[in-house]
Amino acid sequence: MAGDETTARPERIHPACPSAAFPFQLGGKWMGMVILCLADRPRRFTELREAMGGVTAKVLSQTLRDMVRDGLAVRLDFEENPPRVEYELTALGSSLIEVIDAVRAWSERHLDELLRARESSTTAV
Amino acid sequence: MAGDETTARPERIHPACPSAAFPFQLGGKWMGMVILCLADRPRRFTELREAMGGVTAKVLSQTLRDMVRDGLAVRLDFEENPPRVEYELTALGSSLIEVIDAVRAWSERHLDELLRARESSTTAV
DNA sequence: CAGGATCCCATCTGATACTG
DNA sequence: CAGTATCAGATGGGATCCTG
Repeated sequence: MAGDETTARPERIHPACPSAAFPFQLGGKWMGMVILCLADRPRRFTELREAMGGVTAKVLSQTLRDMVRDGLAVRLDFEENPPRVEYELTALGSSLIEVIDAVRAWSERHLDELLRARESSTTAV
Repeated sequence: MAGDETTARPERIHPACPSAAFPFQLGGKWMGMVILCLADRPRRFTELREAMGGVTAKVLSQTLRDMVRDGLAVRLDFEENPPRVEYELTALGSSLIEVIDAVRAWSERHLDELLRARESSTTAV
């Protein structure tokens, strides 16, 4: 996230991202990332899984159900076989992007300072 | 938080605050609230405890140690007897206030919509 | 493909008791 | 006053296996 100049390029979201260290969370470990992945267009379940790296099906499914319950996303079941389901942000869900961007802006400016402080603190002790 | 017009009035932060339902977290359950409590001036340990309602000494102490470790706050020990310790935000810690404000702004505009969606979803099921 | 069911583990939080 | 130590409970994330 920090260091990304685009708003929603899930291909660029991975565990090595420094903002993984940022003490910030929105509705569980993955919801923020899901919102960014869905920012530009609807995506399928497996598409989300692959874009987000390590998340298991169970956890992603739980995250998505929470988002649907809270009106942040809608679940589009095309009722095909094999199954085809897409998730899409609602207006409410999209409104969270600006909050996430505020965090990303903070990270770009200050996260390395936090990490340096943490490092010098642990080495000192 | 949501509904407060001031930035840092810890007296007005309590568990009944609707943003307690907001799926947003910064460094554990209490760190965001601590930052708001320290926004206007340094405060003593017990002063923080009382302003924040239910937090236990252990958890607040852990939160404050994390914040000091990450360079978000400094611990001022006056080495008196009885003990007197104050905590104060660093510039880095203060820089998080704008992030928190972004969340508060979101909450003021959208949180009730999320809560309504959640309610109608749980009653529907 | 899109999950659900189950189990396990780590972490977090709080309650309680104690201390310099 | 400002914590620490210890323990118990809840929660969350992940691994694995299974299914319509």
